[in-house]
Amino acid sequence: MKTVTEFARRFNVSADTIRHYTKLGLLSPERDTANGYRRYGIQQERRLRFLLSAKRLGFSLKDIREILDMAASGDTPCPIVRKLIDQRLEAIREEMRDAQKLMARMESASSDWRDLPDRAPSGESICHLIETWDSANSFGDHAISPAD
Amino acid sequence: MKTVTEFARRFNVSADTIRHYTKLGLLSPERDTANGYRRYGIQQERRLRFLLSAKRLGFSLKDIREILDMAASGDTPCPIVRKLIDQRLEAIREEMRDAQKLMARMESASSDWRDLPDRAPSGESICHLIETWDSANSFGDHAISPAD
DNA sequence: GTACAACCTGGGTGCAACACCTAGGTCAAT
DNA sequence: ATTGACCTAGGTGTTGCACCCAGGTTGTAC
Repeated sequence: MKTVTEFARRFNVSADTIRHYTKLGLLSPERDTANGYRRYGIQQERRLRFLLSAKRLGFSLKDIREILDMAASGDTPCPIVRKLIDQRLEAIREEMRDAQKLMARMESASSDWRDLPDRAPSGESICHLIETWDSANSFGDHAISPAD
Repeated sequence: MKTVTEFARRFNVSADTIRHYTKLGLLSPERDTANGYRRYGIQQERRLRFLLSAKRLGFSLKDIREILDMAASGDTPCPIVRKLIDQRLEAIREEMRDAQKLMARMESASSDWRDLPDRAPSGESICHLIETWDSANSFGDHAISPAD
């Protein structure tokens, strides 16, 4: 039966993280009746090990709660686990695509700017680097530019 | 002089977003003395256009505030703009690396699981898919597993 | 004149996953 | 008795908005 800090150290996470998971109901330690301290036993080690594995696989705490709840009610969580991972996968793929595009924009801007001088702001312009980049890339009209 | 909704529509963002930017001080509309309504003129259009361009380049609202503040004080923001974009770029590159690794784990898990049956939870196991994946990938000991 | 839609206001909450801080109680060793 | 390291509950901050509330305003139609 370990206290928060001992338990946390064993799993290489912060005590705050353990308290957080506990507050969310993902861990349910016993309590020391004398002082109210949380006490984590072997069951909670299993739960935390599971939780960390699931996180490594991209499951959110909300996902994990859902899985834990199903398991607690005796049903097999496997079907939703399969579903959830495929959903996350799709979501991540899209995020990566967006991030790729963003990176490309940033790289092109950063490299274009190497040849441009600094310039003081004016009533017309705040930062000519950004403004020039924007119109050079045909996104000058934010009213019309399509989604991206 | 446009009201929030008109202004927002023109730039294809939500009125709430405009109010948000305004609350943060990134936009400073005049006020209709009669009813207190925000009124956005040409100066604010320029600011918003700049803001949206900067966002497209990966700058955070905090970054943008910094840039705007410098410009307001008459200094050229170009040096920090160059610095900030390179920092963001590095940060994004790292996020992408992490996301890549995560994707690889997820894909391998998802495909491994296609051959495995569903199984009911037990006292020992919550979801054997996840637990099996974890030990199969040598991360069973979360106490020792290095950062990732 | 009045009803109704569509607008406006400030201010509050919610999201994800914690990190950090506060104020005060506990515990073991010295 | 005093440290120092620990514990508790609870609140705040992070990012960029979206959404909701109660109540005031504006414009148009009947």
